[in-house]
Order: sequence, then structure tokens, then C-alpha cells
Amino acid sequence: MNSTKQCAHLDADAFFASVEQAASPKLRGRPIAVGGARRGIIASASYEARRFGVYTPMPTSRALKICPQLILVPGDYEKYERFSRFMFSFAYDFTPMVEIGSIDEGYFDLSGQNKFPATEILQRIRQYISQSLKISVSQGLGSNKLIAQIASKLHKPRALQCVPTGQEKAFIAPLDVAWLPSVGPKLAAKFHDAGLKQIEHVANTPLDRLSFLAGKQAAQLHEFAQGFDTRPIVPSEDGPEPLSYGHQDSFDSDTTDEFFLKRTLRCLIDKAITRLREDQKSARTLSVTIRYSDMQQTERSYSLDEPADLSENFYDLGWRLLKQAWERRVRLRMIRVKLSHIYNSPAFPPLLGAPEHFKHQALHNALVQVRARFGKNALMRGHEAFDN
DNA sequence: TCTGGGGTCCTAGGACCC
DNA sequence: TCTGGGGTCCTAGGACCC
Repeated sequence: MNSTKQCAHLDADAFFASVEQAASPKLRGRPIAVGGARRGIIASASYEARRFGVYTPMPTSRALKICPQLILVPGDYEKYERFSRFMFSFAYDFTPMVEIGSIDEGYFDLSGQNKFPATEILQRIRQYISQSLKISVSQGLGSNKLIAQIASKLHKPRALQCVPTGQEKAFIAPLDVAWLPSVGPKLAAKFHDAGLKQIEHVANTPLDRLSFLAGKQAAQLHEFAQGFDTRPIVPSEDGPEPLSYGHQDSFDSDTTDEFFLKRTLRCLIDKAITRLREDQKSARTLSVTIRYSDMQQTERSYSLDEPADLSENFYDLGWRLLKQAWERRVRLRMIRVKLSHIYNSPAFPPLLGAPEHFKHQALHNALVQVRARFGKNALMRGHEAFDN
């Protein structure tokens, strides 16, 4: 009987680049990178390429400058998803408690299983992955997610580190604050300026001072810094429903060509709508973001009274929003479109903004009937009818 | 040839309601 | 009428993650 939590983190090493090397022997041992050729960035660099200083998300142009022999491979996400599924299947051989965090990393819960020691399970999983997929992974084992994740990432590649229970705080104490989840470049700089360079400094800082620096995140960060993490190891059976559907496109060259922009905008809306409808959803809010040639970006959004799921509902609105956002007469390098406030479709959404008396069940039902008969846009007409 | 594409979450001000 | 305060929604912007 052992009630100690055993959380493992599995993290593929240089995943996209490693998959390409696994799939194509002539790429092995050579500096390769997966990424966009034109104005793109490096999505993944092999360890051979990293020795030249190539990293994610470096602009491809710069990567080629510092490593002219770099072999650039276009991304093949279907292939990566196939590899990913295989990779996690080996974890499922030992436990159903697997949380796939992203395409190349996940957690699993080894608490309570006593067939093999946890480290032996990790050894086996990495062997299976190595033999069948020809890629290497890093693994971390600890009493919670935070510790397991840091343990796997600290000594990549091919790492296998176990942090004994009770050693959590000491293990992370000397690490830079940027190792804490949700501490990115901005907050890390803020912490450094305030003299908090290592995680132990965060652990020793009173909560009120931490709140001044990190706002609402302070309490969570304070706990993390002590090595505590109360997040469930494997939270939910199904992942949460998507809250938004978005697409963006960076152009080959900066432009002010309205015909081109309009066409691109429509294409992005179509893509988002296609996925929205595949999931049988509808959306109320459209956001359009533009990025100028100098990388400054701005966004405009608008919420419809009723959710919609047809491109036609969003084309004109999208163009209006783009024109509103485009205040500076500067060329654009990118546009992004996002649908949010997602509802199940075709089921009717709640009666948004309806007066209190409409929420009475009988009137609600009557209104639903009106809308079922006359279409979703009958809501406003329904309001008028009931108001009189 | 400087800087992608898919997301989530938080903040903050204003409108509006009670 | 001398002025509060809680709650929700909308919009714009930004930080962060993989």
C-alpha cells in the first residue's frame, strides 16, 4: 500500500525534427529543421542544428544565415499526429490515466499501480518508443505535475529523472523563475528586476509582495515555488470544448491590396466556419486582427445578437472590422480571424439579453417555437411580439 | 528575406441593470 | 437628486503555452 502520488511526464525530444529524421534515414545525424521556408520560423530543430545555434522560434532566414547547411523540411502534421498516437499508445499499455497535453508531451498517473517500479515502466516505455518509432523522449517522475514536467525538461534530451517525495522544494529551489508555469519573458524580467531570480526567492517572498508583481497568479506561483501542485494529474476524460476557432495568414509580402485582403479574409473565415460546423457549433463573436509591417497589431471584434454558422453571416462584418482596425495607412503583413462565444448548433442558445419576464418558462417555450418556425433571426421579432 | 499558427486566460474601462 | 455599489456583458489589448 502506497498512497504517494506518482506522476510521470513524457516529452518527445525535438519532436517534429526527430520524426522527419526517423522517417528519412538520410536526414539522420544532420542539421535539419521543420519550418516555413518563406517568412516563416523554425518550428523544430534537430539537435545537430541546435549546435549551430538554431532554435525555436527563430526566423528561418536567420537560421539559414547562421547554419547555411541547414536542411529545411516542410511540416507534415498528419505524420506527426500518427507518431504522437503511437508514442502515447505505449503509455496506455501501463495505465489508462494518460493526459495528452499536446502533440509531443503528456502526463500519466502511475500512482497505485504496483506491478513494476515506476522507473522501470518509464524505461520500458522509452525503449518501445525508441525501437518502434526511432525517436527519443525525456521523462520526469515526481509527486505532482509541476515536478514531473520540470524533471523531464531539465536535462533534455533522453533525460529520465525521478524526484523523490519530499525533495520537491529543494529540487526546484535553484532554478530560474522562468521554469515556473505561466512565467514567461515579461514576468521573468519583472521578477529579476525585483531581485527574484531563482524559484527559492519566489518561495521566500511574502504573498502580498508577490501579488504586487504577479497579480492574480501570485498565490498559484507561491505554491508552485514550494514544490506544491494540487492540479489533478489527469483532469478530465474528454478535453474541454473549444472556446474559439481561429485562423491566420502571414503574407508572402506586406500589402495594402484590398482585393487580396478581402479574398484572404474570406478564406480564413471559410476555414474557421468549416471547423465550427464540423463540430456542430455556431458562434456569436467575430474578431479580426491585423498586423502591420512593423509587427504592431490591433484587433476589432463584434458580437452578433444571435449565433451563426454560415460564412455569409461573417464576410461583410469581417471586412468592416478589418477596415476599422486598419487605422494607420501602413502595409499589412498578417490577418487573423477568430470566432468565439461558441454554442451548440443547431440547438438554440439561451435567450441572451432577454428581459426578465422572457425567462419565464412558458414564454420561453413560446419564443423557442417562434424561432423554430421562423428561423433563428426571429428572436428580435419575437421580442417585439411579446413586448406588446 | 526578422519575427508562424493554433490556442487559453487575465485585465480594465464603459455600458447597463437593479 | 450630490452621488453608492454589486453584477454582467462587451470590447481591446496583452501575456503565455505548445
